[in-house]
Amino acid sequence: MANLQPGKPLDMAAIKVACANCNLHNLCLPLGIDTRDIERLDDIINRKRPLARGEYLFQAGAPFHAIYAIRSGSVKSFTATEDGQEQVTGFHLPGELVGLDAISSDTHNCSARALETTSVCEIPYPQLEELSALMPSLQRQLLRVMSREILQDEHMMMLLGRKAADERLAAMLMSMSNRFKQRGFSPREFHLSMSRNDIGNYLGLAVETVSRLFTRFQEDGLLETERKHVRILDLARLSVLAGANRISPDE
Amino acid sequence: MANLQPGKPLDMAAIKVACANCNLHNLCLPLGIDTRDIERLDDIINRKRPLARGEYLFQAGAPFHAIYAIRSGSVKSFTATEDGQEQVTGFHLPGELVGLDAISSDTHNCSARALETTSVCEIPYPQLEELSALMPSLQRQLLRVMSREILQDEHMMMLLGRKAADERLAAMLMSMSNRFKQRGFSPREFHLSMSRNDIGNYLGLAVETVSRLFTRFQEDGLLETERKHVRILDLARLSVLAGANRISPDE
DNA sequence: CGGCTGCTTGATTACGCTCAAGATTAGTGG
DNA sequence: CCACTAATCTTGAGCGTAATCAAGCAGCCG
Repeated sequence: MANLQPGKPLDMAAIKVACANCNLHNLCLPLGIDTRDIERLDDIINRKRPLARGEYLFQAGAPFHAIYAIRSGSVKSFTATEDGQEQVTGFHLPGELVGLDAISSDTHNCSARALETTSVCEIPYPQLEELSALMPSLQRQLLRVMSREILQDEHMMMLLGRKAADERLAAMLMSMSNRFKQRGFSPREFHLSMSRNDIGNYLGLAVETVSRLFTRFQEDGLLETERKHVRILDLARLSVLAGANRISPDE
Repeated sequence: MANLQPGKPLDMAAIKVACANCNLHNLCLPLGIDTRDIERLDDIINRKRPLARGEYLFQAGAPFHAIYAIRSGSVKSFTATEDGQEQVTGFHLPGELVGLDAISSDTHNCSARALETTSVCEIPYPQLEELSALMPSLQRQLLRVMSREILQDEHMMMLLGRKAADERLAAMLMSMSNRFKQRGFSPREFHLSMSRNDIGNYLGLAVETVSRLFTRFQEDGLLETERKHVRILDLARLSVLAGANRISPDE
């Protein structure tokens, strides 16, 4: 909570909050690492100036030298398809790591762009690798984070392969809801920083479909939207819809 | 080549080929690790008796204690959706690792089943973790393998989100072709060990659609099939189709 | 040989895309 | 501060692709 008091003006000193004091340390890489070791991790991390909406964190094709932890704000990552159009591969909230897919190829395969004013921690990869060889707990956590990413991607594959449009949007909203809750925000009311276009792209749907679904969800009393602000009225039903129920109709 | 001579009867001694002599070592975990270190890796690996077609390597829900490298044969991994139906998440060929998504949760989230007679190396995870803390090159390779997995999953997400049915099947066939080629087999002629059902499930398509597509590809002179045997006649055109060309029609 | 499973083919339906237009919001400069 | 433009979002109509439903066919086992 120390580093993000709404009233205060943006203060570069405040931004340089150490991992140990960061309210995200139980989501991010430092999870499960003891206090002394966190300081060593802290030493290799660069806090960068906040990114404005639309700024790139990195671009596809750029040489890979660091992964990034979101500190505040949000980021979308996306690749370009062979024919030039973009494919959104993920939205990232505070505490999440971006750029893990670049490790294998030494080159960024996707681009990452700030969806709003966003601050990040840059973690130089060679040094992270080195440090994790010395700190088993860090190595362990790094592998776990990557494994979780694989798990999430598999989940996403299932969503794209088997689910209907309404189930996809419901699942995406539930994912957001859960992630906001984890971060101490309301799971029922939040701000979606990405455009409808991005949502559609991410979910493999046309923008029009996303728009229609939001209207329908609203008519069904599932939620209320005001532009990018979402208030979920019936979390239980949305959760069921997100699960999978093309056979068993709810009510 | 030493460990898999077709004429010879199955010999348990032959199965115990060390990593150093394994013809897959430049695809698998030992890649980039020097000879002495490979022996240490070798010591923790268990070669298990071959699995018969349909046998489980592990099942979802089981406690996680090892990852597996495919030595010969092939495996499909799959999760169960909330409503009980299965979702194939991948097909794995010799040299590939299975079970990486279980690291984060200490539990297998997906099941893995042999698609044909298959032999695997079991790599106990606690010992792998320990060893990779001592061997930077192993740690490095492990992280790379996981990163590559993430990259592939992203590629798959794009396929499921943006591509038409024919493009999906073409992409899947190209993936198989490339992987067979990497392993020293013909990229134009191979055996698909999985059923049409599994292919459809994996690609997010109905079985009927897969079947129709195989017929159409054959009519178009792209390939020939005889049950599970596939012969690609026009690799170039298949590759283009796999790419993305809903706009620019080829001929 | 009969029963089984997996594959193929056909007919019909429907979900979501495309195209098109209008509405609302945000961004910009006078 | 308001007008103007550009971008984003919403809504509608029609169409196309792939799913579903329904048989028939081929390979494989006891």
